[in-house]
Amino acid sequence: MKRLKVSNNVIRRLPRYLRKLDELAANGVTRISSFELGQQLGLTPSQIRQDFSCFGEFGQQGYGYNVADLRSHIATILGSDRGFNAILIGVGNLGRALIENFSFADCGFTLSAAFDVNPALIGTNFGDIPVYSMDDLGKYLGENTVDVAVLTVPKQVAVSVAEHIEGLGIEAIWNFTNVELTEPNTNTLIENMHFSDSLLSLSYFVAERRDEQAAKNGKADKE
Amino acid sequence: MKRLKVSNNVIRRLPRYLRKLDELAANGVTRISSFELGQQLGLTPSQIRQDFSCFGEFGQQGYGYNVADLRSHIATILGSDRGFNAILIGVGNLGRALIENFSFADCGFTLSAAFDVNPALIGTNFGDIPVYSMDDLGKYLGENTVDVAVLTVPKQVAVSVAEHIEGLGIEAIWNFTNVELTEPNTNTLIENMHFSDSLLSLSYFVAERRDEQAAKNGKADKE
DNA sequence: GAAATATTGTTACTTTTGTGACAAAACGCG
DNA sequence: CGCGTTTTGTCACAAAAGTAACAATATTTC
Repeated sequence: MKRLKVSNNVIRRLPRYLRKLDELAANGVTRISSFELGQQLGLTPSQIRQDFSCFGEFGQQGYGYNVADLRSHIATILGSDRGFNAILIGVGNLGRALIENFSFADCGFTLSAAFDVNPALIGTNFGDIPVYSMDDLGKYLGENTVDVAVLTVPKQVAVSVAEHIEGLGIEAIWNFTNVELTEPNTNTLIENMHFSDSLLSLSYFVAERRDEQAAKNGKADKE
Repeated sequence: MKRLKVSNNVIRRLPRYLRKLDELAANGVTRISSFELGQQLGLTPSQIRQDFSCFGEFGQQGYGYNVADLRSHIATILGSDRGFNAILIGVGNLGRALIENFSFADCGFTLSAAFDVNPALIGTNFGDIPVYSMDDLGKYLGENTVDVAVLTVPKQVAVSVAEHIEGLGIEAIWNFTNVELTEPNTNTLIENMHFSDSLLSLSYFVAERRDEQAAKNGKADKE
């Protein structure tokens, strides 16, 4: 597959395309043009065609894109068919919510085990996911392939746990802690889910809108 | 405050600055230069100075930035001091995890109530957050100021619930459902926490790295 | 308190990202 | 089965984002 250096922005749009294509397929749509897709996603047809063209030629002139084909191409590009494995570290409320509610399978992942330090949790199961002791993590990694660690430990121990599991050979971390793990020296892949960053951004936009409305009202009052 | 059109990228960096400044303050650091801050965040000093300059002049030549001052400026820019209120809709595992573990206060928000349709939950409390019936949401909004709704309902009902609460006057949604809510026609502010998009991006980068390593090994084998 | 040093805010420039335009090609109607 | 229509992939251009450079100015040292 053609894969020259692809910009981050493009990669971040791929999952959205995938989601939309799933929706279209579920609604029985079998073909779609870049124009129509752009309408539905709020993007220009040009951008959509250019994004896809980073990875190959998936469309047909005069026809558009076959929804199922395109979906499958994008899933392949994203690695959904590689059977990646994940473990989860930190079985608190959020960890449990992820184990029980998040569909790892929909992203092509298998969640195989969870780890915690709390003796009350060790040996129990959530859904069909067993909880093991953190002390057994090294052994587990020796016996199982693990591609990604989902990090849902308390903030206070986030950095030390991250360093620990990096030392054990984990190459990618899906980070749910509110802590910056991106160390300059390591080459572990870090993908952050910073809840607070997201809420603060929203806060900015709400504040901005309120200011705009206030300005408009102030102006109206003076007239 | 100076606030010309500020790019999205800048706004998305602000929460990270805030986080780092909190950390610095906690470690007793009282002043910092754009150079040092850049080092710690993996950004160029230039970019940092330009980001801040969108909102005013917070630094001093020959000295740098006062950590506490800068922190407070950024918090103000993000609206953390406006006392925004939030409610949460959908008290499943994820909703509960947010109620019990996420610090809304750290983002300047007050979470005041949760809503659900499950009779078993209605009337109960999680932490000090009461769970009310969705039927009472309209009444609640009439009696209380609500700036943001946190949407943690099941995927299947996400769109209908979103439309419902928009109809009741909610202007901003923090969307945890795996569904695209950004409708072209509404002007509700939507901030997405798409877990699967994030994991799929990570999946891409893991796949990419594996391919690179495989290519390198393949090359080595042939030599 | 003067000189050397540090560091900002801004301007000009470079690079990256996104858009518009168009030739090439497949579709599908009649 | 040929002709008009549709729609792609790519190329050239425009806009946006990021970087480097520098004059201006405060700080710190001696």
